[in-house]
Amino acid sequence: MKLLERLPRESGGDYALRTIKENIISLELPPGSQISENELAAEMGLSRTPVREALIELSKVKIVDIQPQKKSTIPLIDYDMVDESRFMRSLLECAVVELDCEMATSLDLERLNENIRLQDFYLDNFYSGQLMELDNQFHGILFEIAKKSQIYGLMQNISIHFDRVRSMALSSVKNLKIVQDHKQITAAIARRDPKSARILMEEHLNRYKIDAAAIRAAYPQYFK
Amino acid sequence: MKLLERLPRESGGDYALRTIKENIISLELPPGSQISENELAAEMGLSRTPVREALIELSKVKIVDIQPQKKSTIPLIDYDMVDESRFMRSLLECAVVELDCEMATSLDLERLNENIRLQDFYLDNFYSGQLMELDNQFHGILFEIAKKSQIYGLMQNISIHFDRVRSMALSSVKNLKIVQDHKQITAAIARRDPKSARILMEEHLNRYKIDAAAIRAAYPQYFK
DNA sequence: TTGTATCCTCCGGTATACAAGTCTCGGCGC
DNA sequence: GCGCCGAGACTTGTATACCGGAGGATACAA
Repeated sequence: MKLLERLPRESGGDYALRTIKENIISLELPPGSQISENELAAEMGLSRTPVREALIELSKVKIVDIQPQKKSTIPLIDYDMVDESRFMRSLLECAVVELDCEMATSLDLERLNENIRLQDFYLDNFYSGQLMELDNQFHGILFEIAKKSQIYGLMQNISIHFDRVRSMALSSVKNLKIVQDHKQITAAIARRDPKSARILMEEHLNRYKIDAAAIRAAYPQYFK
Repeated sequence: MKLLERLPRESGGDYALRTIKENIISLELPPGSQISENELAAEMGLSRTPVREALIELSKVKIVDIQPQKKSTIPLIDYDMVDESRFMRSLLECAVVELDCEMATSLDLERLNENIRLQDFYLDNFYSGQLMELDNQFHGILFEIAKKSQIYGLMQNISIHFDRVRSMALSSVKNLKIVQDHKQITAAIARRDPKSARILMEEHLNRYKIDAAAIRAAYPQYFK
């Protein structure tokens, strides 16, 4: 497992959650693999307690499968679940981006543009991981503008199913399109055009759908 | 705190979660009150560990406020949060009820009708608590029909904010209207009429909004 | 009286020990 | 050889002990 840097004043439990989640998304902990509280704790230099807390939380959204008194595993990718999470994302994000068209201040727009500038930078330099982080931030900002941060947090929980597939899909061509989408969405918000914004967002989120078959063909062992 | 019956083979952690959640919704643990892992553990006859797990989960949706190294409290009702949770519910439930119009089988419709019959029964006998339970079940079935159970589970987490207000609002008059709504919604699904179904659902969920001012006036000490 | 420093207590965070369920594997009886 | 049974080596579930930080109470000094 790939260890992250422990943030200052971050509790062990939070650190464990962040680390494990990251490793699941990056497939460092591959679908279908067995995990153990003891092992993870040892690897991260913690005791079982905080690790256990993290696993319990992840099991709530079915991204970790705890079988009581037996074992815990990283579930195989269940495409129904991926689809369900995209359904939810699509609904919420489209509604939020419409709200943004009414609610965004010039300061908000500046934040979005700043984020996009960074995306351009990492795009040119092929930093795929950073790009995904910025992508998440971009969408997070959209929710903040609409004052729906709480929902974003919840949505992210289930989106992890989605993200795991995403991390198999990202290629530089894709990335280029994604950044272009972000630019267009921001532009639509800037000109207060909710109809376009919604349509752009819908298309944007659908980009990931198309790959499904290809990804499944490339990584059959990861799918249920 | 009001203790519940412990289900067979239910883990202590799950039991604690269920109990605490129930007591928050019923206002047995009133908004603003301080709680302590030790006290709760003692009351429920458990150790701190499972109680702690429950509190951590509840704190993720901000229905318990854990202040590290200090104390934990039941937060006052934040109306923005209630609104955010209704926003989310409204979006998801309206979309789901539309899907139901396509996807519901005759068996599904029978389940809904059976649920409604029970609602009628408890309505006549003034069992408010049971009615709320059935209300939740009704909406849960709608999500199941649309194969979106996972989303329902997540949505319920944030709906606690909503439910807590609901438990202050329920009166028999309200209940009557709610059951009527359910009947109409089911009818719309049965005749495959997504437009009506959506509108009915929207109105249904809006019923709770109207009371806001009245509730706030009646229980000012519970609000932020 | 007021300000301040220190101790003391309580809380949540973590580590660890123990309990209990499940599977494996090997021995034993048939 | 085949099948059953039990010990042991895992697993997760729970209880408990300890740690460190935050705040309040108290006592002393200005």
